[in-house]
Amino acid sequence: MDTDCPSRTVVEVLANKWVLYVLGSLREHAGPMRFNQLGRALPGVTQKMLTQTLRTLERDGLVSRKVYPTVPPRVEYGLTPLGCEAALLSVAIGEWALSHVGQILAARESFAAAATTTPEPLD
Amino acid sequence: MDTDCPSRTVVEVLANKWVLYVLGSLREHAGPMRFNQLGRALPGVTQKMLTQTLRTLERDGLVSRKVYPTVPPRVEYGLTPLGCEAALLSVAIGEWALSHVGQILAARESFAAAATTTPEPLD
DNA sequence: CGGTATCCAAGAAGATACTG
DNA sequence: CAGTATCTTCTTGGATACCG
Repeated sequence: MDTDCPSRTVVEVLANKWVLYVLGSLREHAGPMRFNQLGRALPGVTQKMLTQTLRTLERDGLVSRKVYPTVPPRVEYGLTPLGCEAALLSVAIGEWALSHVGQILAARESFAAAATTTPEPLD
Repeated sequence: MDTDCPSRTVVEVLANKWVLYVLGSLREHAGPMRFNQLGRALPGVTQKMLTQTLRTLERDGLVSRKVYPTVPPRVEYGLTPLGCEAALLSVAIGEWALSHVGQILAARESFAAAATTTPEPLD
């Protein structure tokens, strides 16, 4: 929990929904994916965010970027061994979320209910 | 990966550095912590972000908030059983980050080096 | 196809001051 | 102590246009 500890920068890269989704998609697909293919697999992502996320992952050595100099350019993104490990964390989070979403939605409802039954003391 | 899937909202709560750090701190401390105690344990957090993070975690049933109506107010935050599970994910991320930070920093350096050795084709 | 660049709106985050 | 309120700044994200 030290501010200087560089591992914090790693946590902060992973603490990002698009990073987790990209890693999850790449692992789920079990093979390299093209840019627009990833975009389609990630509902709601913009080109900009996707590019930015992929650059970060490439920079950190979690994702490899392979360009095929063909006439319609083809760029494939794949998990490196390191990224494959990180994707396991992503998958673990996804699975935990899926298996506990019921409890969490219930907690949200009772929290909202508690807030509305005690809105203000009334003047 | 469906946009409608509510488990996405759970992932997006966890995909947040302060959420991960708060869960990690509470688990590390192995017992409830007070507001300012948490603030001190989390270098760089602001009161606002800490309050906001704790509210989200309380809303989702991951953290419990107990108020002692004493003269100097005392508020203690602790992990619920659900939050304790989520904290395991947070710890896993932290440990993975710590054990791979070397590789990742090396990747960042070689990425930066590659960028500087091929800055522009030069006109 | 796979980006980059720019503009702009909206929201998240930070700093600061104040309150029960 | 444990917040809330306010203000400002930074980042996100969407839309659009254009390049290799």
